[in-house]
Amino acid sequence: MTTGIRHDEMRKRNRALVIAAVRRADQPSRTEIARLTGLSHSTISAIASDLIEEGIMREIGQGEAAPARRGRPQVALGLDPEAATVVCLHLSFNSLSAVLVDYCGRVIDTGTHHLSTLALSRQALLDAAVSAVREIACGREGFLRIAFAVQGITDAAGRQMLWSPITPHSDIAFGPELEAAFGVPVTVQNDCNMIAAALRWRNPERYRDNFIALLLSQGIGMGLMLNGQLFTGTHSSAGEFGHMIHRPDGALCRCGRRGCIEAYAGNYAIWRKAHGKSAMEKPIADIKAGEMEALAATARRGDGPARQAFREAAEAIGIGIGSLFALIDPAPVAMVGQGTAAFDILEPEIRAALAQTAGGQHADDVSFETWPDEVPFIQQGCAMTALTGLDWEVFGPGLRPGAGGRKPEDGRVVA
Amino acid sequence: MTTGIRHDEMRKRNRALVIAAVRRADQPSRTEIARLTGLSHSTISAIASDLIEEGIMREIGQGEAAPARRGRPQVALGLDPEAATVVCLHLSFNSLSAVLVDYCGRVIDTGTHHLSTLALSRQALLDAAVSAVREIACGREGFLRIAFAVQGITDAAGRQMLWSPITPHSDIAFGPELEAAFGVPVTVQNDCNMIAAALRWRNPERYRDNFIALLLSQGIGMGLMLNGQLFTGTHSSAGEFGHMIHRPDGALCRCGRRGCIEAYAGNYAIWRKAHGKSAMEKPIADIKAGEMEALAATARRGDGPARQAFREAAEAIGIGIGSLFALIDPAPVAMVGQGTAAFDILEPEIRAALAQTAGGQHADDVSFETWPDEVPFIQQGCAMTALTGLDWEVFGPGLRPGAGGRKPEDGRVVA
DNA sequence: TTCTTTTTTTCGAGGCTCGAAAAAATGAGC
DNA sequence: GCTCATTTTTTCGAGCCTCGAAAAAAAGAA
Repeated sequence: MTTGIRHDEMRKRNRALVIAAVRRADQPSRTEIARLTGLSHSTISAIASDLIEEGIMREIGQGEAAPARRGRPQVALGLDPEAATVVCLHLSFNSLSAVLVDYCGRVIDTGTHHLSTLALSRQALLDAAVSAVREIACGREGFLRIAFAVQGITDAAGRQMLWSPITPHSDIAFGPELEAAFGVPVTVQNDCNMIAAALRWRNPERYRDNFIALLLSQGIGMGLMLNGQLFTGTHSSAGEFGHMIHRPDGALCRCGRRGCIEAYAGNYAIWRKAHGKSAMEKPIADIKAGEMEALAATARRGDGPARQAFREAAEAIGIGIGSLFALIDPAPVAMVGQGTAAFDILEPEIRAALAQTAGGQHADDVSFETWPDEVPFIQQGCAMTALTGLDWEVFGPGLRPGAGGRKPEDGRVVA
Repeated sequence: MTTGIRHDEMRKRNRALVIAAVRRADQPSRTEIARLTGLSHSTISAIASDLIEEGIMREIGQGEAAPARRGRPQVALGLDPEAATVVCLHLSFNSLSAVLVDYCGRVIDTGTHHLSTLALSRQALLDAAVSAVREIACGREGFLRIAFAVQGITDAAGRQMLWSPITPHSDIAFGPELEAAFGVPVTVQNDCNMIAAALRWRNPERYRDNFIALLLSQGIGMGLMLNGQLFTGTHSSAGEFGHMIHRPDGALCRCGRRGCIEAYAGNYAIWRKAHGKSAMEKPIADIKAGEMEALAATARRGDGPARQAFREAAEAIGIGIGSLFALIDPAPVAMVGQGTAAFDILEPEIRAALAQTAGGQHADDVSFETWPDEVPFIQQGCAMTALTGLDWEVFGPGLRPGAGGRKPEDGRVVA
């Protein structure tokens, strides 16, 4: 907060706060909103009637579980699903999926396209994104946002994809391209960050201020929530857990460097090791889930190269988590993705490695949760990102006149 | 911002904002404050006259560099040095220093005590802190805060020291003890975090939102600024860069584990290696600066064990920075402390190691700044932490009546 | 039908920031 | 030395916003 608060801003923020409360809570009454926000009943009443009149919120009669108490019954409030729609895109290896979501977060329609991401030109990828949006939104009244999740590194501003294992091209400006095509704000974000956003949304009890989402699949991705905010770096989406160095001058990584965690724990690394190949052998782009499952089955049967491969993967992950914990303290970890299918093999070794690190002092206390399918998380993360963006940037401020206002100039105040 | 804004809060925050602007800028006029904060002249005028009346601010006549323009001359404003004083404590190996600072941040008095921290009992350490404060504040009107910097791990709440290499005792509750003794708020913080705070204060151009302060000395400490905020973990001060794993099952660290960065880059590690000792030999608590300087001189003369020791230290630091950059993106780095005396030897090797990592893609662009003496930074960081704490928590809110106000209850709104 | 209880709305009070205008304080020009 | 121009600071009324208290609304209980 480096800038002064003016009067209109107070209203805007309190409006946004009410919207956020309604989105979070399950059809709260005005009284409950007052309790959640700390604002007075009168204020909530005023803001609510504004929002209802503007078609952002609506009354939903008595809440389901009407407690049939005495007194005047509470009137449940909910966001108006027709207030807006948003489009979520998800680009991953050989696949591009689109989802249309209403203002309440309910899925209206979905569509998936298969394409050869490694072979497509830069322009073909951009075109594919545009036509996926066009197809899902076809004939429907205008959507207000696009949230685009990509498997790869994005820039911190959420404008483009900087690098991805799914295509040889870099710096693909999906943001500007889609904005030009549809005239709505677009955010481009790392898929793992969307997973983290979804986890927080689904289970704020467990995933609140500091937690880690690890995506175990061909590569190793991470979404990091610090102090309740998705962590991104100065330039990029950052959080490249998979490319922290596990063993200096170690195994060859997909990124071309050596010794990265991913070079031990990615699918290709496990496959390479289990098949007795050299650690310097060029990584394979895509190893099928079935093949990994077969390796896991072999490993479960007893010691051998497969078992050793998973052991090394677990060690890399465990030590990496330990180093991360040294930096940010132990925090809940969610493991997501196909790689979690072998988590029964990995877990003991991960814990053993973690226990050797400073961050893993209480390795037994660290709890892992696993989810084999990352796709629903990515989709929900995109949806909630786009919708809460609308809440705070569009419907909170509203479009009342006189919203100009001054901005403080350079040399901002540092607190 | 999970809670609604009420009217009085708006004033409080704008007041605090004005105070912050005056602290930041060099004796700004009301007009300049308006520009910096984005608030209107009328508001600044009103707030300024309040603050002056309350003895928090004062007019300082014309600013030094009076530009002698036409019009009514600006009236420079400054914080009233007599508005408050704060005490800064700094506990490190065998040393406890205290500084009394006025509300403008000027040092009023300093004092240093030598003590055998490794030998003292828990209570003796607590007593030493209390008497250091008593001595520095003796006879002077009451100070309003104590900021305590310790070499070691503190808890995230800033209440106590959890662990430190300077004493065998753990969980020493300096915060409660000092608060009980003096009845003022106390914050206990990691010394490296204070270094980071000071860097930001001294050079916000370079050290603004994301940067790293590394303390190279007996051990390796880090202060991490992320998104303009000092990073602390959920439980502890975190940021234990020195205990990230450099080589699994590697050299013995002071913390009892193996392969930590510190076990290669701390003074004891360099000394151990340079003297041809085993990497598993028990670390030495304190190696004198002169001895390290001698080792560096030997290393400068040519290849040999000393040179190799510095080389391994640099590699550990470089790869560690690379892993950190993979997580948070490249950021400015400040190296502080006695260990920087050998930075001429370390730098090329650090850059070489960094260049091999994913985070060090543009290793040549990364800039390092070195400062051999960490003490002034720690002191200034403490002072600014205590003073800005006063600004926002005491003088901003003020003590006008009716400040009660409601608080939102549980189930806070998640944005 | 009346009383009790709870939710929601209404209404006036009090605060805050803002813009415009006035006041203050100086240099420039003659 | 006086007046005018220029810039800073203060004053003042308008417009919002939130708040508390009271009123209104909407039910169950008796």
